[in-house]
Amino acid sequence: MSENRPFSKSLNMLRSANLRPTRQRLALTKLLFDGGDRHVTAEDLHEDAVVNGVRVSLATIYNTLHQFTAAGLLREVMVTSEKSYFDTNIAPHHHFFIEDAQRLVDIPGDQIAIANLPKAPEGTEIRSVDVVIRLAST
Amino acid sequence: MSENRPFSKSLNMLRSANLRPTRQRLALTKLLFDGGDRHVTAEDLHEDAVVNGVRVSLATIYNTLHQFTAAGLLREVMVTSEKSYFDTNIAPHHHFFIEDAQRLVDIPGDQIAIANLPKAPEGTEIRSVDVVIRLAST
DNA sequence: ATAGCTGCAAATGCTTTGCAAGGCC
DNA sequence: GGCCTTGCAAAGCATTTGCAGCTAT
Repeated sequence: MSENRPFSKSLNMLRSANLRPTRQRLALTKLLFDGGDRHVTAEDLHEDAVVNGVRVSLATIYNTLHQFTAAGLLREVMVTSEKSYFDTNIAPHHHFFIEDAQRLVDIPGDQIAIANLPKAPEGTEIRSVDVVIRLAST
Repeated sequence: MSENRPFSKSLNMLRSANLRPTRQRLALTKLLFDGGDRHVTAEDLHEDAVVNGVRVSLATIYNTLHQFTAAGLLREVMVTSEKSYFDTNIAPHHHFFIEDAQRLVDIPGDQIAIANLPKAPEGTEIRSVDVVIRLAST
């Protein structure tokens, strides 16, 4: 759409998250949120940046992913103890995890319903309900 | 019950899993499976062993946890990217994760039902369905 | 000007591995 | 005896941190 102002969307995201629109954050925002939902690891995003000529250190990638998560722009998904995955789709939904390829795929939020959701133990409240369906190729 | 043959149960578990009943494995089996369901990290189990006068190296703890998981005696639960948790309850069930205390609690298997379970994508099959309800103290 | 960011390299923390010594069958 | 296990220490990885230099406002 706005090919002439390619960073305006990213700019707005950062501003409303109260994060300074630095060169790195603008570029990463663009990589993350332009074009469909993504599930990236820090390493993924770093490579993506390098390939696209964006100079960012891995440390900044980690910082940025966590800042974005804290700001509600990203959501961290726990599926492996090896790496952290960050999901650009923050709407409530669940995941398929393709074990062979170590790849995450969204399941639309309304495609799963949980019956008999147990109530949280005394003194606690539910922060999130995460469903992961692990898949193996046949 | 069988106070006079305290290791017979552990012995049988190991034999049927085709694992040599070494001193370490017998002791760890006893620690893990005597008395209720447990959710342990490698470090937890190691401390538990040390406290109980069982001499085992951390490396052996890791090896053992993975061997037991491969043998179907344990199940690994993914909740944090920081540590791996192993669950002695291998029956189908789900979990509460108390974030403040970093503690896992079982939700009985029949206490949650999932409606509209999506079918696995072409060429894959469902290996497991894991529900984690994250809790925060109020 | 200055508070906030970034990059690098070093440090951390969990987990794995290599290999010699020891234990089960 | 032979093969599986163990233990230790070193290595491996993903992630975090400290700090000097840079940048947005």
